[in-house]
Amino acid sequence: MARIAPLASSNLRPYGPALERLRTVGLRPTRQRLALAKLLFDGADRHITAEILHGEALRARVRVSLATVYNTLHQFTDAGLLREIVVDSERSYFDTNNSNHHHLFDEGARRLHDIPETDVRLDSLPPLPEGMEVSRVDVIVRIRKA
Amino acid sequence: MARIAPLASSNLRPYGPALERLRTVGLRPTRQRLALAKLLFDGADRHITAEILHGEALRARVRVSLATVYNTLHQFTDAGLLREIVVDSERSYFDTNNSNHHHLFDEGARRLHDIPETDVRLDSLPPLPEGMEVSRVDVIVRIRKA
DNA sequence: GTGTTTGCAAAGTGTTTGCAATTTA
DNA sequence: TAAATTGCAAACACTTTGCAAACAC
Repeated sequence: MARIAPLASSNLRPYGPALERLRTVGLRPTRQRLALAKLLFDGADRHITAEILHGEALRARVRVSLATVYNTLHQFTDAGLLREIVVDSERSYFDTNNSNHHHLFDEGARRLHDIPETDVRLDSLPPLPEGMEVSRVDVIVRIRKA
Repeated sequence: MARIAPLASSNLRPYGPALERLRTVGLRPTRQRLALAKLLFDGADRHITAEILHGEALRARVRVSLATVYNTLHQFTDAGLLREIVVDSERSYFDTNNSNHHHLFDEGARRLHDIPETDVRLDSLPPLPEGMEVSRVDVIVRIRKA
């Protein structure tokens, strides 16, 4: 039986960030997950939808189904690699920057941009119901053509 | 042909808030819109989904379809009577309080609560792209069981 | 080998739409 | 009566799921 070349070796620095990331969170580095991680994390922070990521993967000659893209985005989110940003009732956005920060949302172009956390100050919070804690504070500045 | 009693007269103070509101924004006061407006605006501020409002209408013996509830919520939103709050990718919430304020979102119960605007201070904004303006700033404090 | 992951297509969910029938003004 | 509104069911867009085939370890 023929020996198969190691997974996507031509595309991937050995132990590059994508592979490391998957190892770290305990997700098997399958061809699809590696390719998606590479698209997501190699380079600047990104705000992406499943549809867009799927398109990029296909363009990069990575055979992956949209269903797998959705599943992968959720696995990455559960693993803490991504953060889901709820700004648009039509579709889900995922942010590769999971440090604390906020967002600018262009309502026309439906595009997200980061705002440093330090640009926003929360003075106080109303009393939380008994036994509840803050899981996250999202600030969304919605912008549109003047 | 029998004379029909005036619209929902038994349920409605003449020129009550619901009717007035519809008149003000130029929406015909149909039976359905009046009933929905009454459910929405008589009483305290509310955060509601189409499904819930539809349920309440049926329980109040108002015959109205879910499609009409959706359409009406959007008409009310376009007219400035409601504000749509995007917090949950699964469903849309509408807020009867359209003054400036922010929200607490209970991720477990999927329930929204108001936060006074004064509890939040935005120090600065990043430079907006040329020709863009802020349409709205949403602050969402997500809470969960501790 | 064994358990995990994938792809596909089918099902699911919330929401919108087309159009005839009804209602409002 | 003319124009707006409604209800229904069908269509929609996005997302999830069931299961057999493919793959990682």
